[in-house]
Formats: sequence, structure tokens, C-alpha cells
Amino acid sequence: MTPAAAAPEDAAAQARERILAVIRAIPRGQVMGYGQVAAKAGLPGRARLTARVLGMNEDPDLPWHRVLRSDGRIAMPEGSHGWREQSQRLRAEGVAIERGRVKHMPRSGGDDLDAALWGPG
DNA sequence: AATTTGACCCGTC
DNA sequence: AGACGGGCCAAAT
Repeated sequence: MTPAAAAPEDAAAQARERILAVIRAIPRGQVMGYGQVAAKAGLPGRARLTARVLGMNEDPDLPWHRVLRSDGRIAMPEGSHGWREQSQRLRAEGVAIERGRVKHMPRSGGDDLDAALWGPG
């Protein structure tokens, strides 16, 4: 191996992979926020990176539709193709969507932090 | 190489 | 409810 440091490209690529992994791990019928995904991928404060990853994504099997804004709103212009498809896909999974928005969005750390604090039992 | 852009987020008003 | 400002930072101009 060359003693030189790894190309910064690799770090970025790995970050993207971790984000993709988190997204792929979102269970059917469940949603996550961009920031949540980033945080879960070990990249707190990088919500926009999640957005970029989704934007550049080409994997048709990626459940991109399960990623919403922290508000619970679809992160695309209302009425756009993607917007419609996302709401449609979510409804198909049993997620209640109204005007491009889920009723209740799990808050940052809600699940995780709550589980860590209260734990299973 | 500098600037702008963007499927974002959060606290504050 | 919505508006504003600051933070984040890789990719596109």
C-alpha cells in the first residue's frame, strides 16, 4: 500500500454507502427524515448529504420514498412527478399521507434515544 | 479556483 | 402558520 493518505474521494464514497445502507434498512411502511438517516449513518448534521445521495441515486431498488423531511413532508415540489410517485408508493405501504405529508413523523432520536434511555424493559 | 446550488435542519420571531 | 438566519458540504457552474 502506498503510505500516502487515502483519497478524500473514498471517504465521501463510504459516507454515501453508509447512507444508502441506512435507507435500505428502513422497514416497509416506515419513514425517516433526511437528518435522521444521516445521523444513523454516523454523519450527524449532514442531512443535505442524504439529499444529494438520493438525488444521485440510480438504484431502482432503493426505498427512497421512505425518506421525508423532518416535518413529515415530501421533499420535492408539490405536484411533481417524484412527489406523486412518492406519495403513491407510501400509501401503497400503508403510510397515511395527506397533501404530501405524513401525519406524525418520528422525531430525531425519538426511537433510538428513547430505546437507549428506557431500553427494552 | 471561486461561487452557487440544493429531494435539509433547527432555533427564533 | 410562515419567515429569517446560520449551519452543513459535495457537486455543478
